[in-house]
Amino acid sequence: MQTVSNALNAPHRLRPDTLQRVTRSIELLNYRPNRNARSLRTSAVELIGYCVPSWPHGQVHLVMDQFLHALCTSAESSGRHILLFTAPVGVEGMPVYEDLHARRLVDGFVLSQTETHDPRHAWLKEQQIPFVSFGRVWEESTQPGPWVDVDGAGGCATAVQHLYDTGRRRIGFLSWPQTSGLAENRLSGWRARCGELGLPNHDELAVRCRADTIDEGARSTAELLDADPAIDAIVAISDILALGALRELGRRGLVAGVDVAVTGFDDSPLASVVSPALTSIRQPMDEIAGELIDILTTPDPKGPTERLLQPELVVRGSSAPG
Amino acid sequence: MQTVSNALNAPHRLRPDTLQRVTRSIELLNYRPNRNARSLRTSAVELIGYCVPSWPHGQVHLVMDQFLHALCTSAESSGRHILLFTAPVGVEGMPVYEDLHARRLVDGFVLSQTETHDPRHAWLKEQQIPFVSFGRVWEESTQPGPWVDVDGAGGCATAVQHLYDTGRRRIGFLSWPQTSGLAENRLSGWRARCGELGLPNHDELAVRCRADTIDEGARSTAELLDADPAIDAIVAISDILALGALRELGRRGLVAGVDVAVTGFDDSPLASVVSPALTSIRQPMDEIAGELIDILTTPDPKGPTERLLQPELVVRGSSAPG
DNA sequence: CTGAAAGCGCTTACAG
DNA sequence: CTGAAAGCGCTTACAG
Repeated sequence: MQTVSNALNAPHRLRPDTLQRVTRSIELLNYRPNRNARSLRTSAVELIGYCVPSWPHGQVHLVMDQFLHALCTSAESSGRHILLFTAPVGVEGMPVYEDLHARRLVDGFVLSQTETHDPRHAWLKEQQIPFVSFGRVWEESTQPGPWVDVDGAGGCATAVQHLYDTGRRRIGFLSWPQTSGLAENRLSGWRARCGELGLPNHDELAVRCRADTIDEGARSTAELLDADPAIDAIVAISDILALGALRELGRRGLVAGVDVAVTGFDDSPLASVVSPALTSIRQPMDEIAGELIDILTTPDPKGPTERLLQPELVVRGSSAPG
Repeated sequence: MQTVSNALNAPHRLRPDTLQRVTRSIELLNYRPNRNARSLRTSAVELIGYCVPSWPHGQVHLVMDQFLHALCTSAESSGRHILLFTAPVGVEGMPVYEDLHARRLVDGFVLSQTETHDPRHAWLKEQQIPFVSFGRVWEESTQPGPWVDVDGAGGCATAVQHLYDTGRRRIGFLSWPQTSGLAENRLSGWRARCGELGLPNHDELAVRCRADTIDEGARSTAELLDADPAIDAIVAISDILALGALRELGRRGLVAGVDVAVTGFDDSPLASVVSPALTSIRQPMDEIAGELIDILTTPDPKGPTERLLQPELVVRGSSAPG
C-alpha cells in the first residue's frame, strides 16, 4: 500500500527493481489513486478557481477561449485543473471566492478581467487566500498580491514604430474612456513613441471611443479623418475598434493598408478573418498562462511575482507597406 | 458532529429547535464542511468535466463564453461546478476522459463541439462513464447516450418565414461543406420552408462556403448574386458568413435590410455590433445548459434524454422591413 | 431525535 | 528499503 504510494509520489525512495515491480502491478491492475482521498490527506485539491466573466450585452471577449485553453494547458502541466465558477462582479462576489476556498474546492484563484481599482486583490490578500492576477489594478500604491500583465504601452509603441518604418508620418489613436488604467497605459505608448520619432502626438489625434463596438470605431475614425485628412495610419486600442476603422475607410473609398494603415490589439480570431487582414498586437497567451500558474503553484517563486510580458506585433495586410 | 451533518444534508430529520440551535452554531463558528472528506465518503465529487476546445487558427467560437457561463450557472444551481480540461480531439482524447473519471476528479462529462460521427459518445457509453452531449453525432443508428440539441432546421425555417412575411421572395442560403450533419440539417429547414411557401429552393440558391470566414461569406454572396441578381434575401448558416454577406452587399452599393435582407445563426456578440445590426437565430444557451445539467445530474430523468430545443429569431436591421 | 463508531482511500511519520 | 498504524473530515447505518 504505502510502497505503491511511494512509487507514485516519491519514486526515488524505492530500489529500481522494486519500483519497476510495483509500477508493473499498477499498470496490470489499472490502479488509479482516488484524488479525493489524496486531497483529504494532503489538504491540497490541485484545483484552481477561475471566475467566468459575464459580459454586458454586446461586449465581446474574443480571446477568452484562447486564454482558457492556455490556462488549462499550463495547469495540467503542473498536475492541476481549472474549476470554473460564477460570482457577482466587484466586492459583492468575494463571499463566493471565500466559500470555495473555505470548503476546499480550490487551492487558490486566477483573477482576470482585472478592472481599474479592482477591489478583489486587497480582499483576497487580507483573507490570505492564494491568488494571482492577470492584469493590474492601476493603483498609486503597490498592488496587493502577485500579477502578470502585458506591456500595453510597449505594444502600442511597437505598432507606432512599425508604421513609421513603413513610411507613415501621421498616426491617429483610437482609445477608450479616460477612466481605464489599461487605456491610459496603451495610449501613453503611442504618445511616447510618436514623440521620440518626431511625429505629431497631440490630444486631437487620440479619440476616445464611447464603447468597444465596430460602430464606435467607425464613428471615431470619421471624426479623426474629418479633423485631419492627412492621417495615414491609425492605432486602435482593440480589434473591434480597428474593424470599425476598416469599415469607415472602405466607406470613404480609402484602401486600408495602402491609403491608411490600421492596427488593432489582441490579435483576436477576427483579425485574420477580415480583408485586408488586420495587423494586431498579440498578447502571448501561453506565456501569460505559464507565468500565472507558475506564480500560483510555486511556494517560493524564484523570480519576481510581478511580471510584465512583451506583446508581439503580428503584421498583416491592413498595414502592409504595399 | 453527526447532528451537524444532518442539519446540513437532511435538515428534515431534526426538530426545528435543534435545527435552529445547530444552524446558529454553524454560523457562529463559520463552519464550512470540507468537500474532499464529503466526496471521499459519498464518492461523488459534484464536478462536471468539460473539455475546452482548441480551435484551428482562424476559427472563431463566438458564443463559447456564453455557453460556459450558462453551464456554470446551471451547475452551480445544482451544487456542482465545472472542471475544465484539455484533450486531443476524437478518440485519441478518450484516455484523458477515462483517467479523470477513474481518479474521481469528475462525476461525468458535458460534451460539446460534437462532430458528425463523433466517436466519443460510443466510447464513453461503453465505459459506462456518465455524460451528456450538446449536439448530435448524426449517425443513422440511435445516438449513444443522452443529448440536447437545437433545432437548426426549425431555426432556418423560421428565418425563411420571417423573410417571407416581410416581403422577400427569392431567398439564398450560405452553407458549409456537405460532410457536416449540422449544415445539412439547417439547410433542410431552408429547403423545406421555401418549398412550403412556393419559393424557389433549387440547389443553385444554396452555396457551400469552403470555410467559416468573412471572406468566404462575401465570395459566396457574390457568386449567389452574380448567378441570380433577383435574390432579395440571404439566410446564412453562421454569423460570420452573414457578416461576409453584409460586406459584399456594401461593396456592391446594396443596402442590407433594404435591397437584400440577411440573417445569421448564433446571435453572437458580433450581430449587434455591426451596422445594420444582424438578424440572427439565437440558441437558447441558458435552456441548453439547464437541460444538460438536468440530464446529467438526475439519476432517473422524468423527461426524455433526447431533447430538441427551439432557437429564437432575433430580428434586427439587416432584415428590417423598412 | 440524538450520540458513539466505522470507514471512505489515501499519505506519512514510525518501526522493523 | 519495506511493513503496520494513525488520521485527514466527513457520512451513514446503528444503538440508545
